Amino acid sequence: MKVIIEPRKITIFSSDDFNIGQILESGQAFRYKRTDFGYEIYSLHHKASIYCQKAGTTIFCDDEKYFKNYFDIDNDYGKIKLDLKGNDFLDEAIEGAKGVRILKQNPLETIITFIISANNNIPRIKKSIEKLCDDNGELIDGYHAFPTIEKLSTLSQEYFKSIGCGYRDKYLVKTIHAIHQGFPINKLFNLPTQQAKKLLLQLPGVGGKVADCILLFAYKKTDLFPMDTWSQKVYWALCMPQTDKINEMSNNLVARFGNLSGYAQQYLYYY
DNA sequence: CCCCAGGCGACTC
DNA sequence: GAGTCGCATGGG
Repeated sequence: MKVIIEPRKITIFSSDDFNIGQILESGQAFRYKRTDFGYEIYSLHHKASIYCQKAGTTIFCDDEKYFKNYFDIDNDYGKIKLDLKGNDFLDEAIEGAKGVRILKQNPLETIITFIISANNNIPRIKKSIEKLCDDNGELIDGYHAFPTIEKLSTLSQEYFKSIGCGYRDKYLVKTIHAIHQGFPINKLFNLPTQQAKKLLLQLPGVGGKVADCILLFAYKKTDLFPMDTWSQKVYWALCMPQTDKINEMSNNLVARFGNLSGYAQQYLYYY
């Protein structure tokens, strides 16, 4: 993938390994908007404007280093896709989702947004998060940052309900309190996947699925396979051992795909 | 009216 | 430890 990094600008020349629409619409991020030229993305306190053209994709942003990491630019997705080849259905999914990448998002933002995402629909998830930021995030150059943990810790259960979080309101208050009181969200980077997952499961509102998503989308752990209703439906097509238990399905998939499990899951999810 | 949504926690047994 | 069930709310 040919990429040029300049101050406040990243240029990605037309490539099979980068499709901004597929990246954003694969259910891993919620703070983005379509525009007539491409997309606008908000992440933590950063913003990027994405211009899509035939010759490639241009990213104008406030911090090119942040977004180089965010878009996982140094990772070779061509090799990942090659290594995943071998099953007809997965090959078909990869062909149809070849521009998907896994974003490297901020842990706090990912934890909060994926608690909101549980058993929820995407328009409503986006609306709640946008309101949360508009009401509580620092105003920077015409947009709002994701709120800091200090600001989040002042918000009430009633507030979270009022922005459409529903019954997840109490989970949010408790988890924010735990993080504010020192739950070590930054130490999880250095722990093995299953140890990090065990810690995340202590947070209210974080179950197996949400923990896997947080580990994959924020902590760069790829030896896991988040199981949702869609993944269960395609499990059979991957010629996997017969089982109807979600945990067993996930374990079988990780046994098969190893460190590429998270990528396989994301291609399949988009497809 | 129904069902579903990138499920979780509480409650059973 | 595994199997149910209620849950807020908006979209299709």
